[in-house]
Amino acid sequence: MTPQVQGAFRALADPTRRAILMHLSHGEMTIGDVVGKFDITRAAVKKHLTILEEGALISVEPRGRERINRLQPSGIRSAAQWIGFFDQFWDDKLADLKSAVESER
Amino acid sequence: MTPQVQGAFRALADPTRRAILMHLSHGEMTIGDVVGKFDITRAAVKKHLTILEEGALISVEPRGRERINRLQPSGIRSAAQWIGFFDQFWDDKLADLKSAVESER
DNA sequence: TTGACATAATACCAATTGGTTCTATATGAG
DNA sequence: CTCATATAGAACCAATTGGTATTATGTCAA
Repeated sequence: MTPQVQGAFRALADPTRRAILMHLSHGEMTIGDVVGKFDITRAAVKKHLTILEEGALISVEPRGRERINRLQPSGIRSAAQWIGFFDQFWDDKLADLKSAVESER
Repeated sequence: MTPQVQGAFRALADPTRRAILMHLSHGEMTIGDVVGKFDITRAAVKKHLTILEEGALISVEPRGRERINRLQPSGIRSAAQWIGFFDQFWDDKLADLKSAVESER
C-alpha cells in the first residue's frame, strides 16, 4: 500500500502532470490530445503519462493505433487518504483546544 | 496560491519528508530529535525540514540554540484542497451514473 | 501493398535532488 | 571566559528528472 502512496505523490509533484489530470477531468484524451494542450514534445508528454499511470492516477486503454488516457480514482484516493490522516489530526487538536478552553472557564 | 500548492506537493513527494510529518504529528521536535528517528545526517534532515517549511507544511520557531519544528495546517490544507477537486469529480460521476441508471428504468 | 500517422523506445543533455563531509556561528553550562 | 553542543552553510557527488531528437513499430486507409 505504501508504494501506492509513493507513486501517487511522486506523480502529483510535477505541475505539468497535475495540469494533465485537470484536463482529463473533462474527459478521456489520446496522447495527441494532451500534446495539443502543452508546449512540449510528444515524448515528454508520454513520459508524464507513464508516471501518472505508475501512480495509478490514470488508466490507459489502447484503441487501434491510439491510446486512450482516463482518470482513475485509486491513485488520487490513496493520496487523499494519506492526507486525511492529518485532517483528523487538526480536528483532534481543535477539539483539544476547545475542551481545554471550556474546562478553564 | 498555485505556488503554495506546488510547494506542498513537492515536499510531499519524498517518503522521508512524509515520515517526518508523521513524527511531528505526535508533537513538536528539534532537528536533533528528528535526526534520532532516521539514519541520515543532520545536514540531510535540515534540508528536508527546509523544504517542508517552504511548502508551509511545518513552521519553525528558534528557541535558544534549538529550532522547534511543528506541523502547520496551511500546506497540507492546500494539497487537500487541490485533491478535493477530484473527490468532487468522482462524486459527480457517480451521481451521473446513478441518474442515468434510474432514468433508464 | 504502400504510405501516412499515432505511439513506443532509445540515447542523450542540463538541472535538480537527496545525500555526504567539512567548516562556521551562536548559545547554554561550568 | 571557555567549552561543548545545536544549528547553519557551503562545496561536492551520484542518481533522478524533465526535456530533447531520433529511430522503430504497428495500424488505418487508399
